[in-house]
Parts: sequence; structure tokens; C-alpha cells
Amino acid sequence: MADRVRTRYAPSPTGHLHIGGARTALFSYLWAKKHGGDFIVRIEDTDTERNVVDAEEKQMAALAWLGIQWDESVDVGGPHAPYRSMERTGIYEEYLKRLLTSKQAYPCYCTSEELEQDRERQLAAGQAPRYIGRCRDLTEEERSARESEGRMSSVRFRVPAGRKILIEDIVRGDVSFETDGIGDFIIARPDGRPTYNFAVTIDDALMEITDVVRGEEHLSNTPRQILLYEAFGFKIPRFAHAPLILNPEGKKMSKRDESIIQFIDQYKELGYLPEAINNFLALLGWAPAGEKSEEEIFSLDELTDIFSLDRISKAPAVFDTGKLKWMNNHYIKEASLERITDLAIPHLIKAGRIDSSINESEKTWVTRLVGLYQEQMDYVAQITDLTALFFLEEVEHSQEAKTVLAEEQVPTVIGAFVEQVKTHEGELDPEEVKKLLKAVQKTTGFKGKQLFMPVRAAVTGETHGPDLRESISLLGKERVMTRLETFLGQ
RNA sequence: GGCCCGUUGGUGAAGCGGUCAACACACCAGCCUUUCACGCUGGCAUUCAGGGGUUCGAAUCCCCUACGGGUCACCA
Repeated sequence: MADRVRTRYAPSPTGHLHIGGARTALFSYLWAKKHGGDFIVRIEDTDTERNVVDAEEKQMAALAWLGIQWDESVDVGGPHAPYRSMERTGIYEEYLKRLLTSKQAYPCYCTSEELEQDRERQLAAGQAPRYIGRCRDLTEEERSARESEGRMSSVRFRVPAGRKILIEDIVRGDVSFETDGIGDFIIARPDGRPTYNFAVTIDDALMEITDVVRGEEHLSNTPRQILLYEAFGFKIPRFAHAPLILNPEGKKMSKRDESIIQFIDQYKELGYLPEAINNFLALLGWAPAGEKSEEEIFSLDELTDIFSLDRISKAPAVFDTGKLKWMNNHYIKEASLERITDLAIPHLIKAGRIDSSINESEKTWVTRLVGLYQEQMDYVAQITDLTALFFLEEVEHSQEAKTVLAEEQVPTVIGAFVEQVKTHEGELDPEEVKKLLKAVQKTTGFKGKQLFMPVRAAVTGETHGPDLRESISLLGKERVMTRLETFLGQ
């Protein structure tokens, strides 16, 4: 590996950062960083009709949130600027001219109607749909005739016949394609804008990309690009095609797939942590080697260390949402309570649970509340439902709670507890609650389940939940009293 | 339809010719706990899509079949 390793992630600005794109970016980034090389983000915006206004910015923000840092791109520039295809049209024109001059490319005057008919005919005849070569060998006269008709021309690359193109793929090994199976493909649209295969090849070559990492759907594009590399005498990079990501049902993901959340932004909003997403994505279609294969919790730095393209799997990877939740829960438990609280507060505000401007003591209260549930959250947005009972005026007793509250000793126990709370001076901190419960035990003689379950059921409406003393303390004297008295009054 | 690719338990997967096929998620059981959650312990593929070979020996190599997928765009 003589050259400095340079990889790139080249999205089109047509939407949000997708989990598949994020994984590709991650793999590319890890590989470059492992070798002390450069990671480039380049925007492939040649399909101007489909471009979406904020997409570029949003995708890069999502990448940054994940902690995937680029060395060269549209915002920070770099030695190969510009990094947006549509700002590189002059470059493409020059290379296009070369191909036209050498007759390796030719103008095509076919209309989309003609092309569509060809296609249908081939399909009907059970043939591979590909360009039939109508404009391949037009004479000068025929060309000018079409041009005087006012026909627009795109430019096609002349695919040589009878050749075998070998792709030495790091993931898949040697894969070969016959050029006879590839039709002459369009490299420039009538208005001169390059198509993907053309732009990506020139950009990768000029930007000195050494390793092209991308999804499997690009594998069959690769021979076309190799043809282009050859036509220009460019050095061919190494390729690594990562397997597709399937939804939890093992099916190909579609745009409107309800079974899976597909965009990084959405995970961020739900309160997934970037380190969990990275860790999970890294393991989607890749596994560490050797002794590390028994572990699965890895930081970005560790991943940078142990990642290797040749360990990428050839088989498609199923997106296991359960595993993602488990992993995120792991990182939530590991994170500081302050960090999780800061993430939780917006959710609580949005749900109308707390005010958008909270003071210090309220913040302390919220922190304690979040702390009560930190270890069981799969993602931070769950905090709203998890803490619901702390914001209710009155509780509704679950069926189990009703059963508990129907027990014989309950009026005695609750009555005694009410007495304790009523006569207690000052705040109810957990230690105080402990003492009060102890006192109830003394005066009533009930202890353990017979004591705690009725109190829990009456106060929270549930027979299970987090630490009772802390819960009562957080609920506060007033609300606890209201709930207990409401219960006794029934 | 042509060309490519893939197939290890419910899921992610290790395994690259030689013990009873790692590990993790999920699941089940037990322990811990006033309850839940967390945590801990144990269980969970007589078998590697199916069928043929090669070999003393195959999940690992070869062939065929089945199934799944990618692609054949003036989309990336």
C-alpha cells in the first residue's frame, strides 16, 4: 500500500442521511483513518431535478453528529476543490471532449420514446434491455441531418466488444463481467451535465481516491467505470462493495418501509446516542477478527484500530432493531446522568411535562427523575412514557394494583402511612421516606411485601416500578397525600 | 430474460480441511430485589439451504438444484 489511503463518501443531496449511507461513510472513514489517510465527502449533485434544498447540509450535519469527520469537503475545502459535482462541470467537459475526439464516445440522438420502445421490445423477446446502438456508427451527414431537425444529443461511451472486465474487489474477490453484456451507456446529458458513472470516475481519479467503498448495488456499475478509467489512463482504485442492509423481515428496504427507521436524523431525535449508532452500524456486515470477534462494544477509536475492509461480509445484513436498542441501552447506562438528562429535557418539554425554562431546583428534580429510569431506557424519548405517573394529578390503579389494594391489611397500612406523611416536617427526601415506612412497620406490624406493595400501588397505581423511596420523594408530599387520601376516601 | 452476488440457530455472527460449530441479541429457567428494571448463573444449531462429488477427514474445496438479492436509467 504505497499510496496514502484516501477514501470518500459521495452522496447525492436528495434526502436525509440513510442508515445505509451512514454505514458506507463509516466504513470509508474507518479505513482511511486506520491508515492515517484522508476521508473526503463529495457531493454528487448532477441530477439537478432531484436535488433537495437542505439535503446536503443536513446529511453533513448528521455525519458530524456521528463523529465522522472529513478532511476535505464542500465546507472545509481541500486540494481538489471544488467538492460539488455541479461546480466541476468545466472539468467534465474537458474529459468529455477527449473521448469524443478519440471516438471512444459519440453523440446519441435517440429520443426517450425510441429508447423506451427498444427496451420493451427486448424485454418482450426475453433479451437483456440495453442500448441497441442506433447512433453508434452514424456518418457525419446523418448527424448533421439529425441536428438540423433540432434533435438534442446526449453522449454515449462506446463499450468495446468481446472483452472481459475483471474487478478485484476486496470484499468479493475477483468478479468479472463481459463487455458484451453492457450496452453503450450515457455519460453526458444533452445539456452537458455528466451522469453518475462519468462524474464519479473522473472525480475519484482526480481526487486520488485509492479505495472506493460503497454498497453492493454499485457492483455492476463498476465495469463501466473501469472502462472509463482505462479510456483516460487513470489508475484504477481498489473497490470494496459492502452487502445490502435488509429490514428486520429480511426483505429489501423500501422508501416507505414501516418496519424500520431509516434515517440518522430520526435516531438522533429519538434519543439514540451516536456511539451506539456507529457501533451498531459497524457490525452490520462486518465483524472483527481474532480475539476481538468475541466482543461487540467498540468505540470509534477502537473501530479505527481493528476495522478492515476484507472482513466485510458478502452476505446481506439484516437490520436487527432489538439489537440496536440493546446497544443503545448499553451506552445510555454508560453515559453520565447529566448528558442523558440534557437529552431527556426536550422530550419532557415537548410532552408538556415540564416548562421550557426550568430553574436550578427543577433541573435537579428532573435529573433525579431521569436517574430513576436511566438504566432501562432503550432510547431517551421513552422518558416521557416512563415517567408519566409523576405528572398525573390522580393515578389510575392497574388491575394488579387493585388486587393488592384489596388485601386486608391495606387500610391499616395506608392509614398509618398517611399519618406519618402528614405529621412529617419539611421535604420528603428518600432517607426520610425510609424512616416513615419504618415507623409504619412499627405501628402496624406489617412489613415486606405487605407493607411496600400497598404503598406502591396506592401512590403509583402500579405494582412495579423504580425505587419506591426515591419515587415518593420525587412525587413530593402534596401529591403523595392527595393520592393516598383519594384512595382511602374511595 | 442476460450478467453478477449471496445462503451457518428467531437475529447479528465466529469459523478459511481435523476436539462435543465461538460470542452476542432475543427467548426460557433460576438467583438477586419490597416490585419492575439492572445484574448474575444456566439452558437454547446431533448441525452449517438441499443433493452429489474430492478427501483418511468438509460448515470449510468442486459441481448441480432451490431460494433470496443486485443490475441491465439522460438515479445515484
